[in-house]
Amino acid sequence: MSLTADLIRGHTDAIILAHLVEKDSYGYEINKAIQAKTSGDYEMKEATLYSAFRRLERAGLITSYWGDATIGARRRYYAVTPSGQRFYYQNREEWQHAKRIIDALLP
Amino acid sequence: MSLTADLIRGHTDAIILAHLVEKDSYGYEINKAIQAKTSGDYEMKEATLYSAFRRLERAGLITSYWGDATIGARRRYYAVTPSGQRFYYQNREEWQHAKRIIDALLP
DNA sequence: CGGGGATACCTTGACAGGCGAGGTATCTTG
DNA sequence: CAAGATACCTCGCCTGTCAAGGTATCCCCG
Repeated sequence: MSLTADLIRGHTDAIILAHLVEKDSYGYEINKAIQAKTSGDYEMKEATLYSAFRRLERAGLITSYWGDATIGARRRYYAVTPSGQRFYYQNREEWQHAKRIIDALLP
Repeated sequence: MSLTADLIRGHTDAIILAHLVEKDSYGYEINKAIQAKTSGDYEMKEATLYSAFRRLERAGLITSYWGDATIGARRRYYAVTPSGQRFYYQNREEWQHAKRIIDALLP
């Protein structure tokens, strides 16, 4: 278990949606992007990532489609739905809120 | 489930230790103090609180003793051990770290 | 005096999310 | 041809949260 594993628990969905709000993407790319954005400090485990995809799709927050697999391995692309977008912006606000709370409690 | 419940998941131990680092205390008081410090924005569920006590004590991060129960209901006081203190300070640093990571991922 | 609310503790069991471990298939490069 | 990158996926364990339920004491109000 990495240092930050438990602390980021609960933000998985928002982190994934943050990428999909910008553009449709697929698992492997999202994972690499997370590592890049955090300078390698954080890496989402694959199992976590894919179970999140299933959860989000089941909840109607994202949809998926197979990419053109003429070259390389096939890719399953994900796209945010309108309710997924709302969910994301709401989650971002909640993060700001939670941050204030925790900061108040860990002086 | 309150808005911020999932987001604070994983900080329970640190939040409790933060209070005990200042002074020995007991469950009910800690809970009230959390509510006060967050202006009522956050309240730890009792079951969560007490299961955290058990976990922390098992791990040797806190110890407990019964308070003088001549008046009122009996109180079980908790005190931080040296390793509990180290754990707390380490957790606080990890929180700063996690905060930076999440901020980077939720633009 | 009786009842409700505050104080104070505790346990059980269900549930959800993270993730280790394992698996598949393709492409590129030395 | 082997190794490593790309790309996907599942099973099942573990841990933490918490709804629900329980106990006992004290104080105040009508």
